[in-house]
Amino acid sequence: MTTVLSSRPDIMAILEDRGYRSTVPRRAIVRVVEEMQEGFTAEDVVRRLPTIGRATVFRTLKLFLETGIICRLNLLDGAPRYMLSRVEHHHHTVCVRCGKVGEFRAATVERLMRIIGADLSGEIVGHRIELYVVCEQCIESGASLPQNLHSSLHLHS
Amino acid sequence: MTTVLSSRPDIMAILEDRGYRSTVPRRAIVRVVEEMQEGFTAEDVVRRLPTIGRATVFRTLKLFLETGIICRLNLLDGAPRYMLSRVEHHHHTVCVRCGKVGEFRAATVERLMRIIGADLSGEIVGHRIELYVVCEQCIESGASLPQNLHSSLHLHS
DNA sequence: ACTATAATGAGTTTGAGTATCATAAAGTAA
DNA sequence: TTACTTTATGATACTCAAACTCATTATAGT
Repeated sequence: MTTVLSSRPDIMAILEDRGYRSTVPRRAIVRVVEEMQEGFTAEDVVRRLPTIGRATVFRTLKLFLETGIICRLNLLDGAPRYMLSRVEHHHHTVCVRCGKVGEFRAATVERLMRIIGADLSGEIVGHRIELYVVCEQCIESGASLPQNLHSSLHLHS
Repeated sequence: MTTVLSSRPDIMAILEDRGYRSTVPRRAIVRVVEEMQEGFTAEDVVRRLPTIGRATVFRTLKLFLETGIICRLNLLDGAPRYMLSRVEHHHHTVCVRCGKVGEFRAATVERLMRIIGADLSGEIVGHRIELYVVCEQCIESGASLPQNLHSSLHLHS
């Protein structure tokens, strides 16, 4: 019941290395975040830990975010979702039908950044790329595209 | 006082073509949006038009968004910003120091999407790319990077 | 065990946006 | 112009995510 045989890094160890304390709420949140599906909300965590203060959950998620333990992405409408970070640098796909979150890696992205950076005044310090997709399952289930996929998303480009 | 010599498309005409009515509030919001700096908030518009109902401003911005007249981007912390769309497909840069929003175009981006799409199950229907930068002015003013630029942004990659 | 400090949680506040619904324009047609 | 149909508006209340405040509590280190 206490076995945790995971290839994942020990999140609490990372935090402690940075001088953060190992507390009961933080350990609980770590556990929940590890168990949670990709693309969970802060509210999901709050709901699963009713004894832990709302503020603490938000603070802790923010801490995880700053530490790179979790990452954040935005749904089409801007609604935030969280997921455990993989070690490797990656980006996310979001199915515009079912909301399922995936991830991808592309060396090309990094090259692209360098190319664009050369043309840009100022210095690139980071980037965020989100790909909106219709996932295989949704294609198979014959689902049509939702309305209001507005042009600012550069659809079908 | 009534001269509007702009190379911009006539926004109200676009809306009317789509069957939307030309109303006093909408015309006012069009004017404000055209005058506004890039990267304004909905609240900015509300403040500049105190006689126009809050709900109307939000409704109208949403309408503009769906029509592609304005586009939306997220600041580092996820806070939404709006800006007039250019006709051409482009993406945005956000200065992590001063918050200034810029834009860029890169043909490479489109090629990239095609490359990634080939490797991906499902179908790409849109994408969003935000580049976080320190703009030239901020570099010149010797400003240091803000803290909390967390790793989920893939900084310096 | 003691203590300095960091973390917590209850509650309040903000920011962004939505829902409701009665009232007020716009567009259309006579 | 008037009447009529429909769309749009605005006041208000509400929701949801997240931040802030601050008194209380837990933690790590001695």
